[in-house]
Amino acid sequence: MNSKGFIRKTKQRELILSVLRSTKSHPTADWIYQEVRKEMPNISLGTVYRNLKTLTEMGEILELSYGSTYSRFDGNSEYHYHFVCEQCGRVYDLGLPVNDVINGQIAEEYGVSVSRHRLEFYGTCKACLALSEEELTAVK
Amino acid sequence: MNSKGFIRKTKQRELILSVLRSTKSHPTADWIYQEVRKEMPNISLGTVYRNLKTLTEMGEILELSYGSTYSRFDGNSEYHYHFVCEQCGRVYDLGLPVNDVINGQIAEEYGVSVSRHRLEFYGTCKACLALSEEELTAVK
DNA sequence: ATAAATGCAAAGCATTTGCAACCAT
DNA sequence: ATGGTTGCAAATGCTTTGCATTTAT
Repeated sequence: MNSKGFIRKTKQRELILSVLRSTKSHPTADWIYQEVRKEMPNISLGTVYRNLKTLTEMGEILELSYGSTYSRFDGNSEYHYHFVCEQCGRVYDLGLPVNDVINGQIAEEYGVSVSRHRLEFYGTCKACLALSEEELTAVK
Repeated sequence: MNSKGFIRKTKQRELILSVLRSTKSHPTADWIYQEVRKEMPNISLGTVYRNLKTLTEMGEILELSYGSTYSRFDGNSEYHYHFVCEQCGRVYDLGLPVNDVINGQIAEEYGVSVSRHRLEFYGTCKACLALSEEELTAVK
């Protein structure tokens, strides 16, 4: 890719970025691939992966990893906290402000240098809570 | 494994657990495998993976995932925060208390149910900071 | 006796990579 | 023209799984 050189603008990367920017969900590489194919049927999965990596390095998007199976990507590159639904797997953005003061506290307490932190909450989302209520009602 | 049935005690699982309990590092499945082989040369990687999964489900250990490539395991099953060194990849336990109050706040604010959260700090650890200082000195 | 657990090897699956052709600068 | 980028397919690497055999209860 680009070890020291510059980065060219390509249709593929632009499309990938616009797809990612146009959704509030936090899609997987494959979802993005499927979506991008609708406009550019010949694009390859490898290109999607390469560009997601490039975009992440460029600071345009965020790569999220929950569990060890696959990554999700976030078109919003400003770090924020997430809520992960353990039932349906959906990932939601949280509005609460990122507490950066805490980084300094950790740095001081442990003699390390802290660049960032990540925080996620896990549980059941509104939609899934509603579903399980329905089920309860149905059983009644 | 055990869908509804009981769980048998096996030499393999006991050894895996004791290896994991005897280290403060947060080893990968493969590291554990190599370690366990020293005492039980015929054990298979599959067995290690199966038991790590079982032990996780039993609540005896913690499975950690940083990045999307592979899992690390923690012999300390009581949840705690971690510090991940971006230079050497080592994972350190943090002593600060887990703030469980915040779960309820998120639940209330977003109308979701929250079971847990995870928090990790990223940066450079003491050892790596010392190393880069050495390099600086050497260059001088 | 019986079903859980093991060892082995094959399969799975997300992601990466080598390479020739292509295209942005 | 130059070298970053792509499409394609093969390869990687961690993890899971099917199956015959072993072993704990």
